[in-house]
Amino acid sequence: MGRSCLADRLEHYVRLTDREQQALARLEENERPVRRGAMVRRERDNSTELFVLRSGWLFSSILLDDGSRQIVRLHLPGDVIGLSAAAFGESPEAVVALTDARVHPFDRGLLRDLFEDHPRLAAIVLMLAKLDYVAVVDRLASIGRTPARARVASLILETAGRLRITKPDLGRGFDLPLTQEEIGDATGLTAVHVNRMMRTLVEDGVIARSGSRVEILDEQRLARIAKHVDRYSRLDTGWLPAAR
Amino acid sequence: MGRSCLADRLEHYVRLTDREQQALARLEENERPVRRGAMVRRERDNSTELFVLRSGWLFSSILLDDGSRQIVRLHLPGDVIGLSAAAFGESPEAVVALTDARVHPFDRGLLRDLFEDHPRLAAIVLMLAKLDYVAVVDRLASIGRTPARARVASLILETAGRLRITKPDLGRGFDLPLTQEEIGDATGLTAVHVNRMMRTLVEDGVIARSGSRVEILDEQRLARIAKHVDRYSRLDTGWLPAAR
DNA sequence: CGTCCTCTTGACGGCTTTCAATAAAAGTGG
DNA sequence: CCACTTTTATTGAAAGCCGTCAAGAGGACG
Repeated sequence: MGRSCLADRLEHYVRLTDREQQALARLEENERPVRRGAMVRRERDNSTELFVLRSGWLFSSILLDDGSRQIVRLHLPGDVIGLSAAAFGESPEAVVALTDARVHPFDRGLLRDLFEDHPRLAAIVLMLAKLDYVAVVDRLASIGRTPARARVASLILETAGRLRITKPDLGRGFDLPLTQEEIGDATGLTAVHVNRMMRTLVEDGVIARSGSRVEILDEQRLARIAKHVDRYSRLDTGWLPAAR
Repeated sequence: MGRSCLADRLEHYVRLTDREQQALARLEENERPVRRGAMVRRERDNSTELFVLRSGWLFSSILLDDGSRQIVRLHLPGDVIGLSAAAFGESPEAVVALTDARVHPFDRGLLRDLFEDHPRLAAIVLMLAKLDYVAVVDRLASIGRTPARARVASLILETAGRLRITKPDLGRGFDLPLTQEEIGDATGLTAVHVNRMMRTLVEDGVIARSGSRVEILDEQRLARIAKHVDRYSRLDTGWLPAAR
């Protein structure tokens, strides 16, 4: 599969024309390795490049002046990163690598080309943006309105669900390459309390852990604990423009 | 000004062509009154209509199964509401009227037309979506990483800032048509604690209140308290496709 | 083999919630 | 316009969840 990984992802939703595939392939003509811990983009950075993530995990975060950090979103392979920076001319979020990764950077001029020549792909970009939006909204509800245990459960569940989209054979276990401090930054907790909450989840037999590996033992109960709002986030492609 | 209120808003960012203005006018051919407290859209509602808000305030919210609620976003005149529902074929959020309001409903087929015939307007729609995204991200950081007083301060500051976009002559005072319970649902707090925090803000001379009217007495201090991340969210229109 | 990072656990304190009661305001129907 | 009801605002006291501080253990990496 030397194909575009973005195309691979979009094929889950629509059947792409050859011309559309070619347009997407242009987004991935360049490739850049990124090392674990590297800051791919700083907050307020005025670089307007976008990325397609080919392999590895990144995250977007906001830094507050007192040094605390809010992790907003994890990025998995196939994600398009930096739409906000392209739209604002300045990045509202920092982007950091959780693991070694490879990204395909491309100029926002190519995004414009998509809007001009491929209305259907442009509409799909909007849908991807809205997927991110809904994910952040769910995290907001989790942090704003559920206790610590539910927030941790929710993060595990959401991540497992996203991994399953591309790897349906995931089984119940997966690697979660986040330190407990990072999990805390994503859930609005301290590392210490994340530790305690994960311990209770293990003690209750809901999950198992060894190192960074997480295994979901009782998904139904995990979902109840997380107060998980089950969206079958299937995109509705019924409104899309005709392909070109 | 019988003109499109969406066009009015977009003119702050770009100069619209006649053809673009006509396309936008089509979105506002219908009008519907909404009464205070009315639920314009239920969660999981499979209506895919969109709205332009002409007058009044609405909010989007998520309901959790234990009855608690997270208010995600306030909607002010000129906002486009329901893009997510259009993209997913089902609304991820409930939409409720805070005040009596008027909305312009339109079919998502018109959104498709925008993508096909007006690439620049389509790109602007993406930018508007990203504006919402960044607003929710900021709220996320506020709720996840700041104490109660900062969250309340942040909500007041953000709302004042948004109102000033359309009414630069706002002065320091404005009407905030939210109950303290609703402020709590927006900031992840209880109504009781919202009350206490607002009282400290009043006692410290940062704001004044009477009824639902809020007056900002010391904006700099309010911003410090809120740990406000100052984004001059000017949109960068440099990448947009040519107008048609 | 030493250093640094991460994980783990306990004790304590503080911020926020919960519970409760009253006052004030807004909405309703006569 | 006035009683009546319902909603909203306000305040105190007590309890609980989570953060802070501290110390030690285990691992990764040079």
